[in-house]
Amino acid sequence: MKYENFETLKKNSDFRRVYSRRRSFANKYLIMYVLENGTDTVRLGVSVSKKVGNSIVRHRLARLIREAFRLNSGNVKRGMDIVVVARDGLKGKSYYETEEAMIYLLNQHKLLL
RNA sequence: UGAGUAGUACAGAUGGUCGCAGCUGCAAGCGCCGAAAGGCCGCAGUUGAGGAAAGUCCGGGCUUCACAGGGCAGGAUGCCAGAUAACGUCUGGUGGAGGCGACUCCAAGGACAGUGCAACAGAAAUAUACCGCCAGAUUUCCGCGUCAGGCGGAAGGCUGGUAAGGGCGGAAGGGCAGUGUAAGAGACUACCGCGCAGCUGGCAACAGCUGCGGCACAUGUAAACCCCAUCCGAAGCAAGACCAAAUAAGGGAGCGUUACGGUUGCCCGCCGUGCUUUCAGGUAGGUCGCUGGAGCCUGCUGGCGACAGCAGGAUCAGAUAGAUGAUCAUCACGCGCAGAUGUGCGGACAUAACCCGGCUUACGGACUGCUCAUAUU
RNA sequence: GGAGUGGUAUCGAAGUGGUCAUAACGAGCCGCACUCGAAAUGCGGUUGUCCGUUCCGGGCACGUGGGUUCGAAUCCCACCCACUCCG
Repeated sequence: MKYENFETLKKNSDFRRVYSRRRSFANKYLIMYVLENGTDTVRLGVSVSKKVGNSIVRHRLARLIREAFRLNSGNVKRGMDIVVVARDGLKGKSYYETEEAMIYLLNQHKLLL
């Protein structure tokens, strides 16, 4: 998938590089890892564990996270790799609650312009 | 109205706005990414999950390998007939089981081919005599009686008969009634059951009738081995094909036709080729396969039916870390509150990954036929 | 996506049709001994859940639910969960 303002993380090694920096913030719904990637683009990786739910639930959560990021991506600092992990608490929550959690974590990382 | 039973279709709709993926059309520059193969960038139109997409339990198609052949294993199915590309599926029958009924369910070949197993209990488990019943001789005791022999009864062990009764067990050598007998026993008889033969009906499973066998081979287990009949080559789209690049989809050392690999699990046979040992670390690109199919809908014909044939019509998912989402409004549906209007909440299960036919499991409300019960007419 | 393996006390595991759950064996836990004290070692005991409940006795339990069998942890079928492998 290609979006106007950002790209996506694909490889397992990319995810591991971001995790290894351990720069993360979390709340009840999401965990966010961040790493500078040395470019001028933003790359998003979404991870939903199998423990959260079945395929329907996991796809739903991934789409909500992607949508929340997309609608705020214009304001995000460039040159970052961001991995967002969905937690169990996000299950059954609406778009607005997801977006609120996303913005809160982006602020914690001081990534919003 | 309630309870039940069989089945059918559906899986909210419409419209804005912002996004994602495929396809088609137009457009585009000596454009961008890349070592190359190849890919990307604009605009418009159009399309974009399911009945189970699930579990991966069966059956096919497709692909690669193996296809000279032989033997032994191994697996699956299992009443009969049919349907089908095929099936462990489906249809119609037969037999059995359950239900008042509509209707449902059944791994339903063979235990006279052979082998094994059957704990505990029980006397005995495929063969028996513990209690009991009966007979015989005998010992002791009692009674009667006698010149003597004897007669009757009781008890004990002994020998034999018995499978009716008791008891054990899931199962005890067909059942029940009678005759018979010392007591008994298919020893004999009727009926039922079983086996065999014949006839009738049916393609058949099987059913009905008649006769014969006195029952000897006859407990259960084949989801124990097995026998019989039928079927099965192996793996799977991460199959596989092509393209591109080589400091590495490997390197070093040693040995030399012994061996290794493939061929279904094994043996023979056959085919191919270097092989053995030791040792890292990281990288694995692109295109095709990829969706039009034993498919779907409607009608007619044949068939009880599964289904088949013919005619017409529609045909628009193909991602590759993986697209169908978000939000707003209106309407419809259900529930709650208020009660003409309104308002709030809610919509099950579950996401295609090469494609079909089934099975199984998860799950929402709606409708239709039929059955039973109750009430009313 | 596809191919496989396994579920038994708290843990690791044996048992593959009978009186087999005395749940072997090992670890763990508890107690005793040894020691100034501990560790190690040795000896003994305990194992889940429900019911009645003082000792103690009984039922249910081998992932779950059915079936075959007189009898199932074991054989058959369906489902659930965990783990491994693929180029």
